[in-house]
Amino acid sequence: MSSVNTFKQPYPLKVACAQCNMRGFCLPADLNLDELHRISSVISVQRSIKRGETLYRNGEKFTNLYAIRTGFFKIRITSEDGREQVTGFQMAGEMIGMDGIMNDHHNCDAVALEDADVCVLPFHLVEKLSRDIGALQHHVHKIMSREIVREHGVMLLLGSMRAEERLAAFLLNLVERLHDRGFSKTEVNLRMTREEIGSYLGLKLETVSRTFSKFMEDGILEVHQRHVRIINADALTLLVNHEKCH
Amino acid sequence: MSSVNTFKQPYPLKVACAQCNMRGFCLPADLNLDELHRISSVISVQRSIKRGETLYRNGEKFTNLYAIRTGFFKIRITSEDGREQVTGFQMAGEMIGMDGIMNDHHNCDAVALEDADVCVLPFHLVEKLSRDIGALQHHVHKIMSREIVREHGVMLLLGSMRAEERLAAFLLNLVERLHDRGFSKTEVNLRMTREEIGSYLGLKLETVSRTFSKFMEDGILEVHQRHVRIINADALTLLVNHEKCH
DNA sequence: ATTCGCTTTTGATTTGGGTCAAATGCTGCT
DNA sequence: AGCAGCATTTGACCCAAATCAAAAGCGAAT
Repeated sequence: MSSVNTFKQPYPLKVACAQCNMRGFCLPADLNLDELHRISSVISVQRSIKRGETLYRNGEKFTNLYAIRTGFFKIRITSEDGREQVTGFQMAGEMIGMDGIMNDHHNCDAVALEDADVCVLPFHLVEKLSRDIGALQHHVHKIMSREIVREHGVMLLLGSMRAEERLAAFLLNLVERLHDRGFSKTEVNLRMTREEIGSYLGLKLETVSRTFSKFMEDGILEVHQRHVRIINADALTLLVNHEKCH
Repeated sequence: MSSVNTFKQPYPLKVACAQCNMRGFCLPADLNLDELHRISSVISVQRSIKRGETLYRNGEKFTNLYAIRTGFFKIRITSEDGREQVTGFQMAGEMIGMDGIMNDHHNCDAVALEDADVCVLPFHLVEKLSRDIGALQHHVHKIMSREIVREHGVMLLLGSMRAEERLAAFLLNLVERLHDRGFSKTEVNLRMTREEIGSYLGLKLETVSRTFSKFMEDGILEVHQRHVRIINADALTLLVNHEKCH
């Protein structure tokens, strides 16, 4: 729904990481109070993004990383000839924008799939502070490494899995991340369309829809529109882990 | 062919980055002599890897990044059920091992496709020195960002391109990187098998072979075994850039 | 030089997912 | 409430790439 902070947009809001319930996801665990305070002071503003709007776009100058406080984003790249590929779905507690460091410009779009609030981290300040606080430095490295590893996994999915396996892997990954944030392990309200899921998984929207239907027939899922209940998580896990029997 | 340094393996060899002809690829451009010297001192040893051997493996403790001095690697991940995916081919001047930062263990294999020499960069020293030398810090961030962006591109390839487009994109990317290193823009000696290319591109080896044959028929390539000559680079570019006409 | 491996090519056939099309269901707007 | 515009589902058909199979080429080892 709409953010209570929306009206504050023009007035940079000082945020206290110490009070933020997403802190465990954005920041290293082993910080003393002084360090926490200094890191907190780097986050000068929050930004609210309405559903459908972009946080940053391909070609824009890179200046900040963003920590998602609430909401849900898709990250997408577009090739010259208009091909579009969703490269990830990011939720509260996750960091986005690292793609821009490479050449000082973003080369993908971050689109809010629901109203969102993000913490704005000017990257030059992150670098400055990283030189003082070893734990922060290492944390930044870890976050980028995690993104590299995540993308390895997506490449495995796109390069070697069949449609059912891809959708199963997608759902399991999604509920796992939601569960880490205190949500149900068995129910999701998808924020994205079948087409966006398809783009992420390298499938057409009709195939995504058919595969959902197949999973319902098999008693693995209950699907009503974007609400998905996982009936048989083991079946999904088996699909992902056991290569097709020849 | 075989490295002249192989016999030196047991005797850590002090390397001088200042004299290294790959310096432009591994290190930031704007370093003074003192900084260059200090960075150079971090690289305590070189390692030689024979063709077919691994530099690091999934599950191994992470301690170092590696700068490839000579040779050619494939990076591959293997899922629990034995599915294998080549996530990249890396050549001289490129940095590998960043996947291990995330959880202190590597989660992919780096396999030499020809005899190789790498510079070993103990990561804790890289972090230590990064705190002193801003240019190095930013360089490390750039390298990781570049890897993230590269993988975005592979996801686009795997998620939305057809076989011919994938192979065309692969070849163009390969010769471009080789050209940056002073090699021909039109000739490549592939270091990898059709199966490895296929794994990287999400295709079966037969499809890779057939697509090479197709490109020969069309007068786009000359292919003899692993030697490829690009006759019509524009045709390859067109294939990649122009989405299939409906 | 010969043999054994592996790699590569090519052909025949199958199939999973794409494409095209139509109907139905939501949601937001006036 | 009713309408317009998406999103989703489902069906029929098609095609690009996978699969299965066999032959040929090449390289390393004896």
